[in-house]
Parts: sequence; structure tokens; C-alpha cells
Amino acid sequence: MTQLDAPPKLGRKRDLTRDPEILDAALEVLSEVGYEGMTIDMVATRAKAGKATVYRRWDSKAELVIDAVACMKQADLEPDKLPDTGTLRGDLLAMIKPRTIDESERKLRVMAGLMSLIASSPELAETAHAAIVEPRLAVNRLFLQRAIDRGEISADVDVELIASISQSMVSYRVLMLRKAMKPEYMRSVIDNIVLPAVGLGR
Amino acid sequence: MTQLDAPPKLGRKRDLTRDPEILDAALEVLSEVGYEGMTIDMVATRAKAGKATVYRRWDSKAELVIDAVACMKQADLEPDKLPDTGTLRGDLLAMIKPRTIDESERKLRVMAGLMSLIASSPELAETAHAAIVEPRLAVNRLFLQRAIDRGEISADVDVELIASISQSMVSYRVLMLRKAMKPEYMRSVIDNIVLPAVGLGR
Amino acid sequence: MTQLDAPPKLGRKRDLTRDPEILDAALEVLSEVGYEGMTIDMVATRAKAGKATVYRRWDSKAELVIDAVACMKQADLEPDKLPDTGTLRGDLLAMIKPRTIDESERKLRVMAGLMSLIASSPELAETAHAAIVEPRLAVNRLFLQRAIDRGEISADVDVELIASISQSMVSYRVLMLRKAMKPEYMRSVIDNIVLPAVGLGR
Amino acid sequence: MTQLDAPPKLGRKRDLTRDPEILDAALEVLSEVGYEGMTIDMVATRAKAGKATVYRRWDSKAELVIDAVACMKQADLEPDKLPDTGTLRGDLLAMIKPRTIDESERKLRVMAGLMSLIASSPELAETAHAAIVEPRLAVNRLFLQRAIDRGEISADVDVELIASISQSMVSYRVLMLRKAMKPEYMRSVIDNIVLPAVGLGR
DNA sequence: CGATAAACGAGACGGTACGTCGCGTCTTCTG
DNA sequence: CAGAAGACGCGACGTACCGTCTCGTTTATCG
Repeated sequence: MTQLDAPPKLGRKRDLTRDPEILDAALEVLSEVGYEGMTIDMVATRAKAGKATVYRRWDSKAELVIDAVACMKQADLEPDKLPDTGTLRGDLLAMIKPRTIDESERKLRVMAGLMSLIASSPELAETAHAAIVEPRLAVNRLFLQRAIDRGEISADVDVELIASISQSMVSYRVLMLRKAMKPEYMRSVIDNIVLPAVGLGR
Repeated sequence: MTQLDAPPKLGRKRDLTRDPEILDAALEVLSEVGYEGMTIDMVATRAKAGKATVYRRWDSKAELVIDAVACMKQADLEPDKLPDTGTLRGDLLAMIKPRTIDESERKLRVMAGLMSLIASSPELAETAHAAIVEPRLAVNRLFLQRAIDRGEISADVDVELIASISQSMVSYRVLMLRKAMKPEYMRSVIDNIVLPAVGLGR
Repeated sequence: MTQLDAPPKLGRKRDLTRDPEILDAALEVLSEVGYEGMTIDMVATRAKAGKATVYRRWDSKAELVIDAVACMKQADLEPDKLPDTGTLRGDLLAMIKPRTIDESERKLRVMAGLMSLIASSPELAETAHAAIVEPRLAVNRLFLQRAIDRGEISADVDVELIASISQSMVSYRVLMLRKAMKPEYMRSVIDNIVLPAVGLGR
Repeated sequence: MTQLDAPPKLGRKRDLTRDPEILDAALEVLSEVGYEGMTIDMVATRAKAGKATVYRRWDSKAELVIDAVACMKQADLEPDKLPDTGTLRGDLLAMIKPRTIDESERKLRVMAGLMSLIASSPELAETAHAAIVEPRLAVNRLFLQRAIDRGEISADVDVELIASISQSMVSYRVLMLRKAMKPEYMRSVIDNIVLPAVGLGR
């Protein structure tokens, strides 16, 4: 992670334009050869940077990748761009768009590459979670809260638990079963699991 | 995976007692330093074996680890030791035993370390799936089928999908949210998600 | 070498007091860690200067060092301070003073550090030679010429060759044999080699 | 330096054929790009070896080079191949052969590259001296001793000093003055300096 | 029973990425 | 604008691990 500690006044300033360039290069390489195949040299070379410049900003390959992934901002998840169809089912189904699905799947696969690192570094895990997992959960939480507010579903449901269903199912399918994240599957999860769980049975 | 290909008659027999010793050493190291931190040398040294002896049995670090995890035989999952309480809920809840939970969690964490490898090797993924994921799924499938057979739940439910719910939720919680696999949580998943999904609402 | 090219009128004048300070710092570091161990950063830091200030004055580490050594002005070698005893032997022996010896030895050791650079850069070699080797040769040449002029030795002697004897012997002893530059040794060289070579046998 | 410490019985033996191959590669690279330009990777690649294999045998670039140079055995300097003309002058002149000169010059140039390292490592210096400088001195010592034995020159001459004259002059010329090691020059040194020094004046 | 062949512990091998450090240049701010 | 501080691109350093190969030894089976 880029640490900014004390205010460094003297000397040449970090060239802040290099950060996104390096992160972009990292994402590029990452999507081409995966985490294991990725090399700091590859990233540096592609960003026309020296290795030292990379290591000056991130302490290790893992931290660089985490930051890179964190910067994969998913525009579709921004509050003002979220659907508001009037029904929980409508909202949930509205999130099943090719672009959204695709980005999610890419994030998940990157996350997979990081799992082993995450396992041995709580702080790294936290960053990864905040960047990749949390945003998607927040969306589901919002949909559920709106449904509660409009009386569509009971206020007793465990929002946190229900919000994580679709993410769990999708992660499992993609990472463990290694199957693609198909729209049909997502629809099936919503209709057969999420909605019954909130009392909106078939 | 231990390959036995052609019948090798000549020469010294492979010392079969070394297999479990090496696997145990692997599990030990694995739990201490994680997949990334683990070294074939570490495992070999700890098992008082040579690296060649390890590589004669497994083609790569990844395969060794998968086998090691697969060999964490979960006695609880063997067909004849499974509960049969007469109700789906009873069966599912009966699986929530400290020992079972603990073993599952360990397996999952090891699986996490392998994710990046799995991502780049379909066959490795298949092996890992068969060894770690599938057994647990089979149990759920069995429970569901029995419930269908006894008319407790509709024969229309998507057994495959429902069977994967608890595994998905638990994996997500452990790997992504990095929280422990508590019994309360598992009960909550069963009562609030699985059962509603098969029409056995609250 | 300090290059002054065109007369720079505009802006702040180059602080000429920095030159000797940097050179002194260079000599200091040089004597502590040797040429290989010396770093431009070390020199700059010790002189409380920036690296750019150093590089504005010298094109490379090697040139800085050469200049530093060249600036170890050996007052003893200035024409008007040279001995003139009336005999070649007297002149040569008169140069054997602790301070002179010491300075020569230090110069030689620094020169050693530069050898590899010198080997790959004729111009650098030329500079180093002019700064370190030549002054000492000039003295010997002068002594020999005076001896010829006063008829002490034959005009046929190869002045250039003879002048280089003592320097050669001393360099070899210090650099190759790694022995100190003792007065006895120098006297021995003069009496047993130089003087016989010009026909002034024992 | 290759250390052999305790007798290592277990495990695969060092492939002793790799040593000379690596040393040869080192000498090759050395003569092409010089000490500064030489890279361990270059040497390893050229010897079709891994870097680790090089570092397993030598602790640093410097030690590798020293050893490489030490292995530049000069066949001409072996006792039984030395000339024995019956006169000191004859013996000395007999050493002025193109091949001998050439090898000496190469050694000297390599030595130059090592000077900076030598300056900061007495043991390295010792090795370099024994490998490069000493053999040549031994030859001169032998010639002088034979001359003394046959009564050609006085037994009073400082053999050690005289033996080092030609080496000193040649080193100086090659390294400091950066001139080639010409036969005429060597003859001049013998006739004008060495012989007068032992009382065999013109 | 001796020969043969494979397995064994140990560790060297070729290869490749790691993270560090120095060079010489470039950029920023301060006096 | 010179100067101090320090980031930059580059590239070598020496280390560590991978998966393979070789050594000397042990252990089984075959002839």
C-alpha cells in the first residue's frame, strides 16, 4: 500500500502520475498471465518504470496487486447508477448485465490468485475485502433495506446473511466449481434461494 | 497424485509408509506457513525424505498439497457414518459438530492457498474439487434425495443448486470475509436459506 | 574534470567553495572504503551537497576521484621547492621525506582503484596519468637533465626510461606486492638500480 | 575461492568438470568486456550454468575472477621449459617471446581490473599475487641465482630487488602509461637497467 | 547367492523471480 | 537560477525456490 506517513517536503516529489500507470500495467499483466505468472519486471517494463520505482510505492508483489484490484472501480456499483425498479426481484435481476457480470468475474479470478497471500496477511485480506467484496455486498444490502422500507419483505430478515447469498453462490461456482458466471444461474439463485429466504416464495 | 502406471516389478519396492509421512509433514508445514510459505525442501526435511522421493510420488507442489488435503480423511463424511434423523433439517443440523466444522475450515483454508494454481490448471482444479469439494456436496445431495424420497420436499427442487448452498456460504464466510465457521452461523444458513429454498419455510 | 565551457553570467553563480569541500569529502570516503566501496551519495552526503551538485562538476565517479587525487597537491613537487644538491644522488635522496612518501603512497592506492576504469577509457587514463603519474616523472626528468647538463652523467642515457624506474618500482611494491613504501627501499632502488643505470656505479 | 573444508560425503557430488568450464567462461567474458563489464549472468550463461552454481563455488564476482586468473597457467614459466643459455643476459632475452609477452600482458590487464578489489581485501590480494605476480618473479630469481652460482655476477646483489625490476617496469608501462609491452622495450630494460644493476654494465 | 535394478537421503544442477543497491539524470522546493 | 533532497530508469547483485539429476547406499527380486 502506498504509505504517506510524515509530510516529506524536501527533494523531488513522487510522480503521482506513475501510480495509476503502474497499477494499470499490473492489471494488464494480471489479466494476461495471472498472479503467479506476473512478474514485477513485467509490470515495471510495461509501465516504462524501473523496478525500484515500483518497490518504492509497494512493499511487495502482493500489495501491488491488491492495490491494483482495489482500483478496479466498478462504475455499475455506484449508488446513483443502481436500478430502482420498485420490487426486490426487479432490482436483483436488473444487476444481471453482461458488463457487470464480466467485471465481477474478473475481480473474482484476481481475488483467487491472491487467496494464498491473503491467508497469511490479515491486513492484506482486509484491503482486498474492502476493495472487492464489500462494494457488491453494499448493493445487496441497499436492495434489501429498500424492500423492508417499502414493506415488501419482513424487517426480521437477516440482511447481512441474505445479502451475501448471491455473492457466495457465485464465488463458489466460479472459483471452486470453475464454471462461468451465467445469467441463468444467477437468476436461478435469486428465484430459488434469495427470494424464498426473504419469504417471497415462488 | 500417486501414479502407479505400469507394474514395476524390478528393483526395490517403493516404501509405502513414506507416503502418509510425507503427506503429514506437508499438512504440518502447510498449517504453519501457508501454501506460499511452504517449500518442498521443508516438507522433505521434516519427513526425513529426499526431494526426489517427494517428486517421485507427486508431480508438483500443488499436487502434493491437494493430495495432502484430500487425505485429511473426514471420517464423518463416510456414507455409513452419516446421520439419518428422518427429517432434512435433522440431518443437516446433525452435521454441525465441532470436529467436522474444524476439519472443513482447515480444508478450505488450504484450498485458498491453491486457488491461484487452480486458476491456471483445469486438471488440478478437477483434482482439488474431487478431493475437497465433492465429498461434502455428496452428503448434501444424499440428504436432499432422501427428503425427496420420503416426500418431505418436492421432487422439483434443483438438488445440485441447493446442495451447494451451505458450502458456498461457508466458503465465502471463511475465505472472503475471513470469519470463523461458527455453529450458529451454519444453523442460520440452514434455517434461513436452505430450508426456505426447499419449501420448508420457517 | 571541472568543465567551465562558456561564461555563465545569468542566475546564481556556482558556489566555488563547494569544489574543494566535495573533493575533500571524496578523499575522506575514498581512504575509508576504497574506490569500489565509495558511493557518490556518500560523498555528497558528507559534503552536505546534492548529487546533482557533484555531477554538475564532474561527469562521473571516476573523474571525481581522479580530480580529488590530482588536487592532493604535493607541494614538494613544485619546481621551486625541489632540492638542488649538486649531485644526482643527492637530489634523488632528498626526495625521500616521510610526507612525500606518504602522499605518494596514498595516491597510488587510489590509482589502483581506478585501474579497471582506466583500462576501458583512454581519456580517463590520460587524465589520471597527467594528474598523478606525470608530476612525479617530471621531477625525475629534471634531476636527470641537470645531471647531464653538469656533465655528471652521459647525455646518451634514456632519460624517459630512467626517470620511470623509481616510480615503477614503487608502484609495483605498493600495488602488486602490497608492501609499504619504506625509505630504505627507495634508497636501495636509487643506489642499486637507478645510479648503476646511468653509469654511476656503487 | 573454492573451499573444501570438511569431507562432504552425502548427496550429489559437485560436478568438478563445471569448475574449469565456468572459469574459462569467466576468462572469455573478462577478455571481452573487462572486469567492470563482466556479469555473473554472462559467465553462467556462457558456461551453460545457473547463477547458483557459480555462487556455490565462489562467494563473489571478485573471487571468481581471481581464481580464473590464477588458472591462466603460463606453460612457459614452468621450470623445465625455461631457457638456460649460460649467461644471465641470454636467459633474460630468451624470455622475450611473443606468446609469453602476450600472456603476461593479458594477465596484467586482468590484474588491473582487480586492483580496486585487491585494495580492500588482503586475502584476495594474496591469492592474486600468488597466481599472477609470483610465478614471474620466481623465474627471474632463478636466472639470477644461476648467474651467481656460475660466478657471472656478485653474490652480494639483492636478488629480490633485481628480480622485480623487469616486472615493475613492464607493469608500469602497461598499466600506468597504457603502452603495449614491446620486445624492444623489454630488451632496453634488460640492457639499460637490469644488467647494470648486477654489475654487467654495457 | 550374487547380480541387478529400482528406491532411498542428500544435495548439486539449470533456471527464473525476488527484493536491494548504485549510477547518472531529472524534478521539486528553498534561499 | 544554484543548490540540497531525493525520485526516476536502468541494470547487476546475491538469495531462494522450483523441478530435475546424480551420487553412494539400501533393499528387494531374479537368475
